[in-house]
Amino acid sequence: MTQRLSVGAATREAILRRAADQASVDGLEGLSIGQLAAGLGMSKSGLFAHFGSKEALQLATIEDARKRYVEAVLVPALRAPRGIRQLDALCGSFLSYVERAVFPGGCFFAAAMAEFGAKDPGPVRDAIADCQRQWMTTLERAAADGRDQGELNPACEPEQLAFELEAALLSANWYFHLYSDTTYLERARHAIRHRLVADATPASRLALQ
Amino acid sequence: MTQRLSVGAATREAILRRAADQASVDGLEGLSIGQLAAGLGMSKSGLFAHFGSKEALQLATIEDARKRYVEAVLVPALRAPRGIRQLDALCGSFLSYVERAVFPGGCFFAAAMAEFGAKDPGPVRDAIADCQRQWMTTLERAAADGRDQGELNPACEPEQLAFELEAALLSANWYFHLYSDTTYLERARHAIRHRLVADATPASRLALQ
DNA sequence: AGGTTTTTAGCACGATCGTTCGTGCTATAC
DNA sequence: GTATAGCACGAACGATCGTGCTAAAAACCT
Repeated sequence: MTQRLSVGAATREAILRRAADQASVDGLEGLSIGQLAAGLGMSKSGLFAHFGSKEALQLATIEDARKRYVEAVLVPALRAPRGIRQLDALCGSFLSYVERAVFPGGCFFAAAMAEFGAKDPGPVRDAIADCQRQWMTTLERAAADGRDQGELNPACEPEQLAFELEAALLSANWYFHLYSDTTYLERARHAIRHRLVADATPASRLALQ
Repeated sequence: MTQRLSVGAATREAILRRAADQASVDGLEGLSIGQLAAGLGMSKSGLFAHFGSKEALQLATIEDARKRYVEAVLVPALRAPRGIRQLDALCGSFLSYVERAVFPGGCFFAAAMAEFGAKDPGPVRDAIADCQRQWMTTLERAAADGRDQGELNPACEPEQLAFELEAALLSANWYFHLYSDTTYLERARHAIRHRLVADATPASRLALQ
């Protein structure tokens, strides 16, 4: 099942898990090698040796968070049949991922996008932008599939629809954490259902349970 | 017109303006007193003396940003007649404020909410939450006015509508800055128009030009 | 079991962090 | 003309930041 890991690889995993958790709260810049090491009960230099620079640690943390995101959001949702139901499943999966606090500070990538969106370019920013692009593309493709399968209005624009769904998802994440109130998750679910129904063809509305 | 200021008050204003600008990019925690002072050509201690603590500087920065937000977003929009047109004006005003880069790193409060939304409670977090609550309430009231005036479907829920509009606004802000692409502002405008039309009574759709 | 490689700790570095303190300058009040 | 208040400066504090270097310890392989 889980692959046998060398000692180094195991601690590296532990480091990255905790790093991603902390970064979702304090940001990738707020990540401190000293605090991270102290929290794991190891020395600063011992931890540092695994990466060689803070930027490398940040990039590795992003990659680890990406894997956790795929596991928590994409994998479950991609079991749904292609098209509108998959689109719906992706949204539902994301909101569940936020609610379950897979990352303690909310969606890791939402936080990272907010943190680096306005910063000057660099490898970290690029990595964040790539992840975000990938997610948005996943939503767009599901919408396009739905349209091509006749589930969505042929005039609907997948990019526009994906943007609106993503908007509801992101804002649910922000407000849920700011006010510790699940109402906002319900608002997003409500908005998403209505938005999908609005563009769905009559026959496929039933597919949205 | 502009009030005559004492020497101290004038530099304090200059400090806060730059602090809010920088915080919109690097965050309120990323604000460094040393860098701020260097950028203003003054000494760390001279700047520090105006506030007494970093937290006090952060709180003062939030208050200054709030004033700028009121001036840039609320004042222009509140000239529109109450109800659906004011709601529309608030959204348009926000998007213009983002596009004009009133704060160089995008909406100050969006950034602050993302930064502090998951942090442990404290005066700074509370101040941010208050500002955000105030803005959301403004949107909700405009929606409620519209409903009470018969411009919006009587069954429409102001809180839900406000949430969905705010979601489009926030996401436009994030993606506009991440990709430096005004397409996302257009997506938001498009989403907002359709969302308003969807809940508008037939007679009032004309009001949305 | 022994030798090799991997992994971790210890220590120190220059820089920067928020903060404190004492001082000087400048303009107003007496 | 002298006392006072406002304002900014330079120097220094202890703490922490990211980053090197070196040696010991642990894990791995034959």
